[in-house]
Amino acid sequence: MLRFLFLLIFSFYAQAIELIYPIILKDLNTINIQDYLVSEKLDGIRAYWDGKQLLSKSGKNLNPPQWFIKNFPPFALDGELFTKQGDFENIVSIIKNQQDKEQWKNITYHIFEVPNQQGNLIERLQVLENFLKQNQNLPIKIIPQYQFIQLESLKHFIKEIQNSNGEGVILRNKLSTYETGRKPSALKYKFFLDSECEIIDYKKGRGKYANQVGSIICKEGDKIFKIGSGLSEDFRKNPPKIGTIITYKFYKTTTNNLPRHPVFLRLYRDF
DNA sequence: TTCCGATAGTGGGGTCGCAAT
DNA sequence: ATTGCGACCC
DNA sequence: CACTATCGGAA
Repeated sequence: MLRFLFLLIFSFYAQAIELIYPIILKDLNTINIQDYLVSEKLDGIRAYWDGKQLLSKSGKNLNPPQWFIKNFPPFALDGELFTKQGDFENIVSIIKNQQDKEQWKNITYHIFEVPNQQGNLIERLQVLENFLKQNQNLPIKIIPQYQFIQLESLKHFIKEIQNSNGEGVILRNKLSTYETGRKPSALKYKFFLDSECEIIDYKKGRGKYANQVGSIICKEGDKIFKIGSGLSEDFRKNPPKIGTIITYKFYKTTTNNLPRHPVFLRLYRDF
């Protein structure tokens, strides 16, 4: 009975999963690309199949409809719930909506890792490929992994993904096993753009930034949005005056045409 | 000595669900 | 019916 | 998600 209560409590307070988090790669020239396999980074929702449940990064049950996970493998999978490029907000809506689960028919579970298996990445993915041959018509796909010998070929591949409205690429260590490769085995390379906006106000910060700048309220044309990342401690204490033009970067635009993941870069200089 | 990796603590847009209005 | 907020996703 | 600021150990 005590054991039952113990399990009940711990199933209620879900814990974060031990996942491989890709490290941001800023410069392709700093690595040996022959050590890696490259794949498109799909902009969906990370999902970990533990053999019984589909869990989010923070360990929450994503509550897929029963038919979606029917005949899923008894072993673990790691991947992305995804529909198509540029559809992120709709994907979140589908997964979070607890009433209408029918839209899950548009979701595919794109796998980039098969945890707890022996061998290198290709060998681990092969385990799933063998399973899928015996169990067809599942909403599971293996994300293609490509090898590049020449940097120029990789850059061309990245350019194609960028042109097709992709989010970026992931580079995974070709040789490392699942256990030994947990540390720096995955790199991410994402696309972003620069632009300028006018500081029209500041929002106060919280915690250690109380009574300092929490974020910049910025205006660009008729768009107004906030920038709270990329600010130094000095900037937060001594911000420039209202009306200053700044340069910021962002990774995509939302359906409201606002910047996603906006980051302050520098004061604008009009040379 | 310098540099890398991990951690703590800030911040964004957008969605859902629920309480308050 | 609308608004605001926390807790998630990224 | 992106980032800044720290810190300790690796390089």
